[in-house]
Order: sequence, then C-alpha cells, then structure tokens
Amino acid sequence: MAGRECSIANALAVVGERWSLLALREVMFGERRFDQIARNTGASRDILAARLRKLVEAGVLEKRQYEQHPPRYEYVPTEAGKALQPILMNLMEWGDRYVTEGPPPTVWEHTCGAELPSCTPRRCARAAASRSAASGSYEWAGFSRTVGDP
Amino acid sequence: MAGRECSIANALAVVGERWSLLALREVMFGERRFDQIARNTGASRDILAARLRKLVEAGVLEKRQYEQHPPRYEYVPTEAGKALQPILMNLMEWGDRYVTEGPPPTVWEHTCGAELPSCTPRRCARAAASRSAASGSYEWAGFSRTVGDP
DNA sequence: GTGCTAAGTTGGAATTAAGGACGTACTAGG
DNA sequence: CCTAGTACGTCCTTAATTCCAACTTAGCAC
Repeated sequence: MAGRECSIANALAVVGERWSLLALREVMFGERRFDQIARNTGASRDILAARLRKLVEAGVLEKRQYEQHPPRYEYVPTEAGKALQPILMNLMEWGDRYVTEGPPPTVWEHTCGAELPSCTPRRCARAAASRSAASGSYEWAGFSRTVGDP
Repeated sequence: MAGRECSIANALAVVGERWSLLALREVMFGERRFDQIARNTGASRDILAARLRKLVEAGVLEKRQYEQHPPRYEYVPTEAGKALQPILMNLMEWGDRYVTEGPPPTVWEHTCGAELPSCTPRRCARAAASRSAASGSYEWAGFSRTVGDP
C-alpha cells in the first residue's frame, strides 16, 4: 500500500475511477443531466450517482437545480472541472492515434481556421465532423462543438 | 451499457483502470522493474502483473529481457507510451493545483531556465524540487528529472 | 387512471481488488 | 551445505466494488 506521494496519484484519486472521466466528458459535451450522462456513458445509474456525488464533493462539478417542482438538477463544471478539459482533449487525441481504428469519431478544429495543435489551452475550437448519430451543437468555455451529419 | 463511440472511452479502455496510469508514471520516472513499480505505486502484485500485461498487449509498454539467467524483464515505453507523457504531466499539474494540499511533491522546469507552461510537448525539462525521500536522477525522451533533497 | 420523464435508491448477483504466502531461479556469505 | 536476499511473478482467500433490474417520488399529458 501507500506508494509514492504524487499529484498524479492525487488527481487519479478524484477522477481516476471508472466512469468519472466519461461523466466529465459528457458534461464537457454539454450533456449535463443525469439521464443523458447515464445513456451516453453506459454507466450503471447507482455508480454514476456515486461518481457525480464524489466529483461534486471534490469541487470538480457543481450540482445546480434547474427546476423546483419536481426538483431537478444538472451538473456544471467548476473552474477545476474546466481545467480538466485539456486533459480530456489530449486523451482523445491519444485514443484517436493509438487506440481507435479508422477515422476519429470526433474532430475539433479552431473556428478561426487555424489547425489545432496538441497543446493546451485551446480556444476557438469547433467540432468539424463526427461519426456519432446524435445531432446538436454546444458551446462552452470558448469551445464550440457540433455533432451531426456533415 | 454501450455508450457513445469516442476516443476518450477507447483510451480509457487501455489506460483507465486503477494502477495503469500509476504504473506508467513509474516507467516515466525511470522505475522500470516489477518490484520497483509495485513498491512505488502500492498496487497488489497480481493486479500490477495483469495491468502491465495489458499495457504490453495494447502496445503502450514493451517487455524487455535484461538478464538471461534467471530471466528478468523490465518495462519500457513504446511510442504510444511516450505519447502519454504529456497527459500525465497535465494530470500532475491539475492535481497540484486542485487536489494536492501544500507545495507540489514534484516540480519540473526547463533546463534552459524558461518557465514550463501548461502545454505539450515539453522538451528540456528538469525536476527542480521534490518532497520525495528517494534520490536519483533520470533522463528520458528529452526530459530530465532529478529526485532528491535540495 | 395510465403512461411518460427525471433523478436517483435499493437489493442481490457477479466481478474485481487486496494482501500475503508460495514458487522458481540465481547470488552472496558463513 | 545452509541460510538470506533479490527478482518476478502466481495462487488463494477474503473484502470491496460494480452490474443490473426493479422500484420510488414527483410532476405532466392524455
């Protein structure tokens, strides 16, 4: 037990469990409600509830009530949550390059036309293509992403 | 089950399990042998063996024999493994900022004296300080890291 | 009343991890 | 020869987690 004292380990204690980063991905993609996150990640509802609670306790997400009767909540990223976005982007690029077979399921690019280097922070990004079936668009923290058929 | 088709999910299928990224951290820190990785991560030996096998199968690490009699192996990063380094660095920075209390356990800086922005790839980096008890130094893929008392 | 959506909770089965002992193979010391 | 120590795992038993489906609560629409 124990292991080296290290901020990587500390970070993983917060976001390193299964489904945590995928839940965060959904929030980043604009899906902020429990059922949407559950559907899009494929996580069990009980585990997802536990992960979201933990992320809220850790200050990565904030639970915000968007309806009084009946009470309904959505999850929005805090500053710490937003700071994880580059990590998710890098992870996606790594997955594109070394794991995913075929073309990347989602591609981001600058709305300004510049190419998107593997560097953070990124601003002015827009999803150019997606093999995902869902449609919609979303903007957050300087990012803009569109999902849909070309 | 199922969930969105996404390279983040694909990446996490390879490196998202508990201990995988910490094992990779050790390899990145220059600890490439089973016992060292086990000690420094705190993982159970059987689980660690399973993770390392998986990482080798996924092409992230390579198992290299460094001794014939008795056969002894060490784990070295492949190109895919090296490509994960920026992600670990970003995760460490995120942990430093939002999780770890007190000063960062490990600090990297450019050997050229320039400050180290939160951007990849990094070259010419050197660990300036560490609260870790262990001593030693290590260089890999343009990084140089020193662990020890100032 | 029936069905639908949303955001979870509950209970029981299945899976995974923890922790330590053990095996094998070699080296060093007495 | 006998004992220790190092290295790299595997095996076994117990403990903790996760999965899955069903259920709850609360309101709205028909």
